[in-house]
Parts: sequence; C-alpha cells; structure tokens
Amino acid sequence: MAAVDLSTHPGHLARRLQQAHYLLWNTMVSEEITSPQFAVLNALVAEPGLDQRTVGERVGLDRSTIAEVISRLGRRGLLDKVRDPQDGRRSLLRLTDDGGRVHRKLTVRTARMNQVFLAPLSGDEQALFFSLIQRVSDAAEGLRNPVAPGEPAVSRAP
Amino acid sequence: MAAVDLSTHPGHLARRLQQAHYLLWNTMVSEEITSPQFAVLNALVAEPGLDQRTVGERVGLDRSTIAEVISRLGRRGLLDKVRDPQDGRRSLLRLTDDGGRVHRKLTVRTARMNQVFLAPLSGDEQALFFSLIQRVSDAAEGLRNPVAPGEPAVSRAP
DNA sequence: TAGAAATACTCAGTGCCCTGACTAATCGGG
DNA sequence: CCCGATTAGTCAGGGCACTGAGTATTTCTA
Repeated sequence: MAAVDLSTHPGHLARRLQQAHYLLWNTMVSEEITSPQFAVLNALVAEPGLDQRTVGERVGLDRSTIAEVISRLGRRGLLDKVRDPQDGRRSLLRLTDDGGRVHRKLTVRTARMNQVFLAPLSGDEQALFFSLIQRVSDAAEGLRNPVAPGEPAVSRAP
Repeated sequence: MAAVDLSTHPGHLARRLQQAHYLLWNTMVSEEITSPQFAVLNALVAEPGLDQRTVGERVGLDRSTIAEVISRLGRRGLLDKVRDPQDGRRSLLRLTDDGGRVHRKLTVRTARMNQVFLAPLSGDEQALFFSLIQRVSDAAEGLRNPVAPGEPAVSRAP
C-alpha cells in the first residue's frame, strides 16, 4: 500500500554495491585479507610510520574500527606497532617485509578485480561513477562536523 | 612507492558512501531502526505474509543476516513470525500495527534524508547515479550463480 | 513408497562499523 | 609549576554481513 521503491534509495543502493564488491573481492582478490585491511596496508606503503589515528583518517575508519583492523594485521605479522617515544599516546605503524609482499601481490589482483567490477560501464561512465559517488560522500561527510567558525560548510567557490 | 590511489577503487568508494549514509540516517531518520530494518518493514508492507527467505531476497540480505534482523524487529514487537502450516520449513512474517506505524513515520523521514543526501547532484545526475550503481551491482550479482543452463549471464538484448 | 536431493532455517565463527565511556599522556594558560 | 582541556588509544555493547555446518521438513525419483 504505502511501500516505497528501494531502488531510488541511495542508502540501499550503496549497501547492495558494497555487497557486490565484497563478493568479487572474496573470489578474485583474497579470502584472507579484506578490502579495508588492504586499504590500511596501502596507506602504510604510502606513508610508513604513520600513527594509528591518522591511518584511520586516510582510509576512512573510526578509532575503534581501525584498532581492530590493525590488531588483525598485527596478528598476521603484516605490520609492527610501536609506542611513539616522542609522544606516549601514539602508536606508530610500519609494514613488515611480509606486509609489503602481501600489498604488492594484492595490488595486482585488485586492479584486475576493479576492471571486472567496472566492466559494465564505459570509460566515461566510470569517471562519472567515481565523481558522483565522491561528491555525495564528501558532502555528507561535510555535514558531520558542526562547521568550524569562519569556515564554510562544504566547498567554497574558488 | 607502489601505493595505489583508493579514490579510483569502487569498493573503497562504496564503503565511504555507505558510511556517509549511515551517518545521515542516524541523525535524520532514526537511532533505533536501521536502514536494513526499514527495508524489511517496507518489504512486508508491500507483501504481507512473505516468508523469511523471500524477504531476504527482496531486500538483499542472506539467510543468516535476515534471521538476525527479523529477530530484532520481533523483539521490538514490529512484526509477527509464525510457522507456515502448509510448509513446516517456512516462517511467515507480518507487520504488527506498531510495525506499520513505524514504517509510515520513517517513510517520511527517509524521503527527507534522501533529498539532503542527494542534494549535491542535479536531477539528471541523480538518475545517472542510480543507474550506474544499479548496473554495476546487478552485473556483479550476476557473476554469483554459475549461470542457469540456457540462460545468459547478465541481461540479454530484448 | 522409501531413500536421496532440495529447501528453510538455525548456529557458530569472523570481520566491519559505530557510539559512549574510560585511561593515559600531552599541552596550555594562569 | 600545576590543573584543566585536548588527544590517542582501549573496551564494552549493538548491529550488519558472510561462510560453513547442522537440523528439520518437504519434494522428487528410482
């Protein structure tokens, strides 16, 4: 009677998209290392020695989740975690040799997987796909913080 | 050195999009009822008396997850679950009056939330956004089953 | 019609994701 | 210098999502 069409609900579509991605990742990339775990490895390849909070910021994981992910990667021996001697609050992170190897291997497979995943779209459509999702996510993210005083909420015309 | 740009990785973008949505849902729609829970309520408004598996199919949740979601909705008194007398394997589901009320209330709020969420996109872009995501998800979903004999993998030209 | 196959559901285990409360360390202003 | 605010990380708790194994029920078939 008053039911709604979920295919026009971005949240529902986002969930389905992620599930589809999970499926493909699991079959084409790895059953051991998850996509968020790969994102963490990747962040540490780009910037070794980052502290835990910053890694979370780079890959979009909150303090609790990043702690769990890092603990799992540590258990697998893919990264090392040491207290910052300069600031006893921080944990500094660095890939092990194994971590680097795993990252390299998965980078290749991930590229292949992305091709398959995006195959239904033309090159132009893929660019559009990225930019539309990015814009929506960024805007919503901007609504999070109550806007620093003097700062505009989202982007300002240059 | 060999780090990758995650902003061109659809999986990463999908995760970020869902997080953004979660955030908005939590502040604009409900802190009690989640988006997947709403999807289940919605499916039962459209088709009362559905069995558990079919509801899962409608909203895109696997057998285990749908069981959990339904158990939570049952605990809150939003739906009733009875054994099918015709087929003792099935559980038939139906909203309670309370469930219907909650669905109506959230339908309104969800519409408002979607507007805010999609505000950064023009009308044309929103349509594109839906269709691109849909196409990618459907295609990946199509790779799941090993293709019924005689049936084409994805869509067939009409 | 009896046994095999399929189907609906449950349960255990793993991982992601968030909030809110807490601890420990650092930093800043009086 | 010290006390209050800020910051990094941990922990408990709730919810989503998947796989693999197990149970009960139905259905198909030899």
